[in-house]
Amino acid sequence: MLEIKLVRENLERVKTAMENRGTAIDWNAFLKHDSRRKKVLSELEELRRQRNRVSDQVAEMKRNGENADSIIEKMRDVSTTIRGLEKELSEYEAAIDEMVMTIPNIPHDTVPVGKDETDNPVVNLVGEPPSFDHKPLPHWTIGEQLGILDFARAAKITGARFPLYLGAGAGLERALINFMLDLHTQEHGYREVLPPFIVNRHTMTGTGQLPKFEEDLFKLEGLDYFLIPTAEVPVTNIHQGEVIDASRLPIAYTTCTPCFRSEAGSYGKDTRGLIRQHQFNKVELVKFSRPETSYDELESLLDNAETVLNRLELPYRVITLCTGDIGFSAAKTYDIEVWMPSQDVYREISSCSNFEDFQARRANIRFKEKGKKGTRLVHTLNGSGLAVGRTLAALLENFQQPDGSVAIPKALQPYLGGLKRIESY
RNA sequence: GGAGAGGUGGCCGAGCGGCUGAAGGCCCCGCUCUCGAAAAGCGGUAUCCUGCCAAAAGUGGGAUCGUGGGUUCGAAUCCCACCCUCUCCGCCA
Repeated sequence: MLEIKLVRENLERVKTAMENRGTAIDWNAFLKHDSRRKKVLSELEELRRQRNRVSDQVAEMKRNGENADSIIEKMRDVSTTIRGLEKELSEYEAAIDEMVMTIPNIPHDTVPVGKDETDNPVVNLVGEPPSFDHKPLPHWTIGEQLGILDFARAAKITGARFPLYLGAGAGLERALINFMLDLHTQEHGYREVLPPFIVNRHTMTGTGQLPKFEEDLFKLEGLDYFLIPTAEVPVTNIHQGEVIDASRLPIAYTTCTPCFRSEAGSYGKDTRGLIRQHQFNKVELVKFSRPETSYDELESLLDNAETVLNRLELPYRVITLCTGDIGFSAAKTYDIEVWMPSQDVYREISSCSNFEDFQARRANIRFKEKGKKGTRLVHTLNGSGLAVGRTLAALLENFQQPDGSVAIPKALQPYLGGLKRIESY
């Protein structure tokens, strides 16, 4: 959520930002509601002032044992008028609120202007795509041949876009999770958490998934609860409504949770394999930072995520999302894309964003400095460190061997009991 | 699921329908004392909206005591609904 004052006072800047994003906003309606709200508010406040004065008078008279009936009678009408204006005001406020809640964040100055993903500049290219004598197989074929992935049975159990890992596949997923969490907690200074996987509407609104993107979520029937689409939601909301002591900042959390996405509107895309699933595991990095240092924190968060790929010896590149491709709540986002040999492309495996105070305003997360007056909103950041299913897919594809087995990178071997390659079951 | 207790500022906690934006304490800030610190004393210290002002400062007004309704000239205080926390009982991995 943007600050309404900022919108009002920097309308041209906000307009430009929204144009760069390709987001259409009905500014006229916004301004109309805003000016009406102001008018009603000042009328209302004048009447309330009157009422407060008279109430004091009544109190005074009653204390002196005088009769106040005539004034009370007069105030009855004023009270009715106040009630009417209050109703009108709350209607304007609701309308404005609804609009403000659907306005996305303003991209940071360093975010390149562009219309879609084709305009995202590559900022870093790491590692060499492996060369193969044969045409590299897609990970789903490798996984099925090795007997470690079984999409047909998963479909039988639930439906399309669900995974079933077996044997060394399940072990590999678990090894990746442990490897990533150990790396972030032991070397990068994150504190491990394990949050609820189901959250309420208020929490979903705090991080920006609601009200605009309800169709992307799985909702529990009969309850106002949702399955989390990312750990960002419950972990950022850990400090919802809190005032954090400035000396504790920055706060860094890591977690691994399943993520549930309806993938509405993605019919026909990535229909095979682990790339686009309704349920997948993701290790997440979340930070709460002072505004002054949040962009440094973004760089280090990105570096922490990249370290996972470096240790796993996977080739990847980093791109900056342009204004037309950046997410609703983010002010700046880097995507890390891993090399997928079977498709001959880089695929997103991590998204690292600074939300500045956009989420903090919605979720009311502030900090206070000793000796200073008032509270300020924190900046929130998060990034995948990494999407586990996609990492597993990338491993299978990049480390596939001519004999059909898959080699295990050194960093991961201790997590698999020393296993050096996965062979057919 | 049943019974009870409770949600008040950065934190703890008091609060009779009107003199309570809210006692008292802690934290923090300033001053006094001190070579300095501690202790002690004095003073200050919530947030948001809005008018005046170019702006800051200042000053005027309004709102805010879990959330939303209601009663009333007037609600932290009374009534209703919901949310959350705690205790006991039941069930249960």
